[in-house]
Amino acid sequence: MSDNKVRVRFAPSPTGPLHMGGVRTALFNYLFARKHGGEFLLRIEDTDQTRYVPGAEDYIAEALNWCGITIDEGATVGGEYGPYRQSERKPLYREYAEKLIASGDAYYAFDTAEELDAIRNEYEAEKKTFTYNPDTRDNLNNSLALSADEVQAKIEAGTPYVVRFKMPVNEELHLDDEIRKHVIFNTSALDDKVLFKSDGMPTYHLANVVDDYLMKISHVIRGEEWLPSMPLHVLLYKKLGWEAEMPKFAHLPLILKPVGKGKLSKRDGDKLGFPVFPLLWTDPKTQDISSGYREDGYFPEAFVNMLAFLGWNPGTEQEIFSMEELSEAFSLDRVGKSGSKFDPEKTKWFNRQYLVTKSDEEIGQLFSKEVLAEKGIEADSDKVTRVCGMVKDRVDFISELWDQVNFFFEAPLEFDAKTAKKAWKGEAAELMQELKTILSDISDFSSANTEIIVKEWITAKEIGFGKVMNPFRLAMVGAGKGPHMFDIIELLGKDETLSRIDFACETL
RNA sequence: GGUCCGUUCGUCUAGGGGUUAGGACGCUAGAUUUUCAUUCUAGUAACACGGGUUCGAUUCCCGUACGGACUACCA
Repeated sequence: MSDNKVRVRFAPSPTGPLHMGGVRTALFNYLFARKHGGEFLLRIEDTDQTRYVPGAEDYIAEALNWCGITIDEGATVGGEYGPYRQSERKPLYREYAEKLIASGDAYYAFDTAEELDAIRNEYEAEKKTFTYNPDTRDNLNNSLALSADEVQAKIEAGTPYVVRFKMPVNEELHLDDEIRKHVIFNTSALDDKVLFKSDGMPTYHLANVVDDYLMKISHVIRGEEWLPSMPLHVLLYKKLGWEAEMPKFAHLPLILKPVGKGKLSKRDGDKLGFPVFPLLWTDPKTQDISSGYREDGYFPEAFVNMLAFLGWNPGTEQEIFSMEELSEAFSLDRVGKSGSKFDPEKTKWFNRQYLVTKSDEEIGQLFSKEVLAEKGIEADSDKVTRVCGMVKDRVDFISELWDQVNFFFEAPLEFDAKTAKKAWKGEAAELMQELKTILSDISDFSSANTEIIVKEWITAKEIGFGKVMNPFRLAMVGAGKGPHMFDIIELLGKDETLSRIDFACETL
């Protein structure tokens, strides 16, 4: 770090939809930047053209945007360290590969992919694993084994080559990770990684280090899958002469399957019925659709809150955190070391917490837009607000509201058989007709007023409340559910209430 | 196979040499709501195992087991 400014980056590959684990990595980077008054960059690592998927980059940007993760600098917004797409930075990398060759820390290798595959197969047949390293490189087709003239001739002849890192022999590397603390690697167990491919593109390792250096990244916060390549990256900083500017590293634990073994995959979501992606994604090739949290009705705040608690916790008993609060509370020290199994149930619970705190008006508007409009129902917004307010603490999602309030918009055409069997028996029909008479005489149809009058009547008749209220509810709702009866009929209005009683008596 | 990382209730986790090992989700029960749900209250349930170190280890060390990542001209 040339100065102490915190600069972090999220560096996904545009190879498909962004997985929720990726979103969490982005989130932690973002929170870290906010916490320290730093900058959050988005860099697109598209050095592998063969895996490029159209639309993936837009998806990433849209997903982050939906989550409220704002990008200070990067592919979609620009900035002074651009371009932020590695494919657009292509001319930049060769120089560094050559610098490494000049210093003797890297070399040309002419082995073709096929040759290497063949060797790997031979090793495998003997139950051994082939690694391109100090033990094998002298017998392979590279500038370490060949004479200078031969190498020169091959290059001039245009023979394709890659540039490999010359891994030092038997050096013990003591590395520091912000989360895992002290980690030791011996270079003898490492291999000569390809830094520069024959297509003229750098590999992840080179591009990553070069770009982090050039973009003045202060902290590399990424998934645990990168921990094994941390020694290579550290070595690269050293050999390139950038040790003083080397960022600090933090490797995040993985998100695991809810049940069984292994890391969370798309299949788990399909099988268990929850999304693993933030947004709906349609595969451009196969047209396969993957569900998304947004389309499944999750609030971005809830999704983010849930994600933040996967591997991190504030050390207090507070669980509901706004993005502001997360930015304030976040610290790498409180990120755990072990992988977390994902719990879709808890995610629903988070959603519910946010749903309940929203105003009736807001919920009403969402419900109108997302559910009523879909069904072609037009309703007075005041009524929708009141209806939603009555039942909002019964659901986890806006979409579940319909089951709770449908009878406000459509009179029941049939009646729940189980409830009917229990509630509609004996003199139910007669009682309902009597009730209808009582109700029809009431001019002030407010909940409070109807309640007093009906209760007086029931008390005078000396029968159980259930004898009246249960069939009454069945007639109004069509089932044994719903809010306070008298609130329901106030909203339904007198005419509708009376006609529903008639319909129930005719039908049941 | 090799290298590295990890291991507290079913799950997410707090804690940390002496605690009734705390919270949350889930589940169960009771209360309330003369419906259903909510809500409230209670209950359920954990330091992977074996050796050390120590007066004392769930906590520190070492092993074992188990889990995970990596081991491509992919990121």
